[in-house]
Amino acid sequence: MTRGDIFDPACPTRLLLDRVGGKWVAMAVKVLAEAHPGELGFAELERRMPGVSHKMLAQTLRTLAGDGLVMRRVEPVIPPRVHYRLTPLGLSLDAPLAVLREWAETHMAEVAAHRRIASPAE
Amino acid sequence: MTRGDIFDPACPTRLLLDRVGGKWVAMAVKVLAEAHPGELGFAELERRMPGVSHKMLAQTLRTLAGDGLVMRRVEPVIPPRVHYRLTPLGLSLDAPLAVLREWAETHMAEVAAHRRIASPAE
DNA sequence: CGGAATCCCTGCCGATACTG
DNA sequence: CAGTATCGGCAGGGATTCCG
Repeated sequence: MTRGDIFDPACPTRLLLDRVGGKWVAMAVKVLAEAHPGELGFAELERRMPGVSHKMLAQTLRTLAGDGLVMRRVEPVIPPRVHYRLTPLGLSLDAPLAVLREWAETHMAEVAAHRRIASPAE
Repeated sequence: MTRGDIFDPACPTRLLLDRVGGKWVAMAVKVLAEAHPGELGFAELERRMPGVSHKMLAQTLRTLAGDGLVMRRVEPVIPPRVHYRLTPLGLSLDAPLAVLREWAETHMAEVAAHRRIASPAE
């Protein structure tokens, strides 16, 4: 099966990129992976992800939890405290993302240089 | 530098995902990588990327060319024929994407299963 | 035939405000 | 403190049309 992947409407890579392409997903996975196997509270995550809005963090975590990539643990206290950690599945996703990070850090300057040549005036 | 990556506004990974996350970028890179070092005409690309619209293919290729990931060769004939091929830079991007594809093909079923459990009713 | 420009719609994401 | 609901701005991307 060489053409059964990206070309299907339900192509796995397409589906993955739709999720990982989200603005905060990659960052959340990285932060949680760095903390692994420890947990991080909501506020702690917010602190470690500068610029994320309250809403988007909650939404991102909810999606990731729904996908089985992160585990949610609720402490039934007042005020409520919720902790997040990567599942094994979520942790396994960090490797491919790390490869992507590595490529980006190595080559994005080159890409930026090309862009500058291609569109000098703007 | 451990925190200098995703957290910067100009974080390379963020920038990369903004591009690769585009609906047709990953597919185009894969198709061109499979054809490498051969070239593909516009029509040929359109054929190999089912579902892509005329406009989005042109736009995707223009962006990739502007980023220095693909090379454009125009045959000055009537009607005009344009051929595309990956640059070495673009070819190097295929490796990280291949890793992502591999992860997706291995684990996306698992992700889908979790989603089904998380939201059985819709 | 390749591609650029236009129109429109949809979904993401941010800000704000409210519940427990 | 954690989470949700609502609103609005904005960009991605699809269909169509016109130019070379």
